[in-house]
Amino acid sequence: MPTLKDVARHVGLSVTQVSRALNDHADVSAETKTRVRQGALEIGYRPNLAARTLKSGRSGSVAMIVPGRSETVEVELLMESVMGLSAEFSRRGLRFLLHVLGPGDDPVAALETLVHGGGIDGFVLTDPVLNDPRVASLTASGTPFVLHGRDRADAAYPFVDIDNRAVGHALASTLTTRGARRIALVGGPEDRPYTLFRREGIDAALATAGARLVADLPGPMTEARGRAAADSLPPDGIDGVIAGNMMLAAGLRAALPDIPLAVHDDRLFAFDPARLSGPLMRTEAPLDAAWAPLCDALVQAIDGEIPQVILPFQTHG
Amino acid sequence: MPTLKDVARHVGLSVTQVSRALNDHADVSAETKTRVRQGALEIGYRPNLAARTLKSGRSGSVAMIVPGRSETVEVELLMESVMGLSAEFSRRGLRFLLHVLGPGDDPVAALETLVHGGGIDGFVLTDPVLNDPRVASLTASGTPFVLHGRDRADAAYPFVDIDNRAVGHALASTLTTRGARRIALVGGPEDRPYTLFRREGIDAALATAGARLVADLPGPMTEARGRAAADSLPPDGIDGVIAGNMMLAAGLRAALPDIPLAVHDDRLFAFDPARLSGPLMRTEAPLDAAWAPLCDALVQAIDGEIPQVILPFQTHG
DNA sequence: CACCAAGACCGAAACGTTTCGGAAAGGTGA
DNA sequence: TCACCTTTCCGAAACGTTTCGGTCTTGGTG
Repeated sequence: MPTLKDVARHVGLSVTQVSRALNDHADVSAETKTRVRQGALEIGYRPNLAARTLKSGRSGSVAMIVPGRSETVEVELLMESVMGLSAEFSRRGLRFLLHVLGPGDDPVAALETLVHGGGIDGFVLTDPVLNDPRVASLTASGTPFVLHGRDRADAAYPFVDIDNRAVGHALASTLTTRGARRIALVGGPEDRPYTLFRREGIDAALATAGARLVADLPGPMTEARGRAAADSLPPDGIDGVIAGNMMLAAGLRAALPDIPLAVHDDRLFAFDPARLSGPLMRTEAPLDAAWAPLCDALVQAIDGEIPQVILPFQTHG
Repeated sequence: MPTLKDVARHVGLSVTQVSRALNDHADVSAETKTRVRQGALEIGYRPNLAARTLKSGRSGSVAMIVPGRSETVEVELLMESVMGLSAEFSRRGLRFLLHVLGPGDDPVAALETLVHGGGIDGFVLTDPVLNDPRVASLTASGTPFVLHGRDRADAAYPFVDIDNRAVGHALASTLTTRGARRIALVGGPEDRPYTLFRREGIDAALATAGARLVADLPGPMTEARGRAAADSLPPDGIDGVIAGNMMLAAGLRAALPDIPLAVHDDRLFAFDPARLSGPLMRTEAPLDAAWAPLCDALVQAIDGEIPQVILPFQTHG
């Protein structure tokens, strides 16, 4: 494997000049640059990533840490993001490192090992909890990262997210403008910030309209739970239901054929909204629209910026 | 980010001894070793991978290239392997690089770019086709790799696989020993070596027993296709069916409630065999038993060996 | 003609680790 | 006493790159 030294000998220059030529520095004559590049090509020079990383601190690799299989993890979402992100990073010539945690592993410890080990320029964080410890750790160590979502309302770090407060507001408003006053919410997991933010938007919209939230049932977003939730709703006088995603909505609709349904659609599952009968309003923000912005944001974060991207959502019905 | 030098200063030793202590070399007293390890822990030392790589020539990273989402890809399987392998490599302190191909990308080109760029010690290859071009490329460049499966009968490279010929033989034999003579095969994708190998085993077993294969329907292994295949079987006198996996078997059983079924179970889907009524025999080889052996095999391959692992399967019923 | 800036180049140090070739201290046998 | 181990330690070099600070030309300027 030829090194800079070999190239230098081959073109009759110093290692310094060869390095500077290949990196397109200013104080190398144009003629020398082409000569060096030509020579490097001739002997098949490939820069040694480890040496470059050791010296410069930049490796061209980014990483993501994901939990292993477990009850509480939505594997579909995980895989969708891994595939989407990896593809986008590959397209940009960056290397994508995937670290899957074992059953008892601490995400923060894994993060710190990877950070100090070097060779990783930045991290993609997904699925935050409130005041996420990973955010704290990376912020403390000054490591670039981008978060898919937000772990608090006043985030000061790079993130890509939708406006979940606005989503909640929109969902609640579509129900109240159609006359609903006693509304049930069957939302997502309790400890997720987006559940909280949507709830805030819902509360605001309901207060404005003089409507009431008569039930709030957070939990996992499966069709089965949608059906179960429908059964445990107070039987009297609910005139609108807000669902966290389409799977929940499908379950709810099966049990409550005629009730007005407002639902957020992340398009995670290939689920045709037309399959749902009855009155339906939905906000739509495809999750897979986030991968490219996330990559761009991470690149910017590595360059020292603090990109904060709010992706749009659409309303239907 | 403390370095070896910091640890050395902290415990009052030389960098050399600290390095040797942490790497468990012989000429360090046991007492010193514990003292050093303690000190390293105290100041939060983490080895710098880039430096280690530069010195040793080993990066501690392995890579896997997977196709992106498409019709022909079994996402469940892909996801299962990515998660399983990544977790196993993480456990061994190796870094797992995932490269997801874009729609039109050539796997071999991606492979060669990664190999040429350096910084990757070895590759995991999965889902081979016959005479897989990736195998040819890596063999030609002398890059270590391990294949999950085999791309030909006389493989001379590192692999982890089951004996699919024996699987086919076992499946066919269980049917013939129960008197079946006119047997249909609803197998896996036509271009997959394991489909071919199983077919060979089936043919051998049937020849010995004087039985006949009256239908051979290769194709994707879904429940829907199982049902469809049942309809297109010759209507007269089939007394046994061999299915490529449990999903196919489920589809077949729905259409043919009483026929003896022999099926290979890779446990890819959490599918309880008890759910299938009627006469059922199966060979069982859980796919997720392969991840750890694959990792071990790749490590050995990187060390210059040629591990060839045949994982066992069980027969039930 | 002295001076200086600009252009092109180079030596050497540094990044953090591993490892080679010793060296000091203490024990052993003669 | 001496030579000769063993045990435990250490200095320094090396891996391949980037970059700081310099040197040597050249040509223009007053």
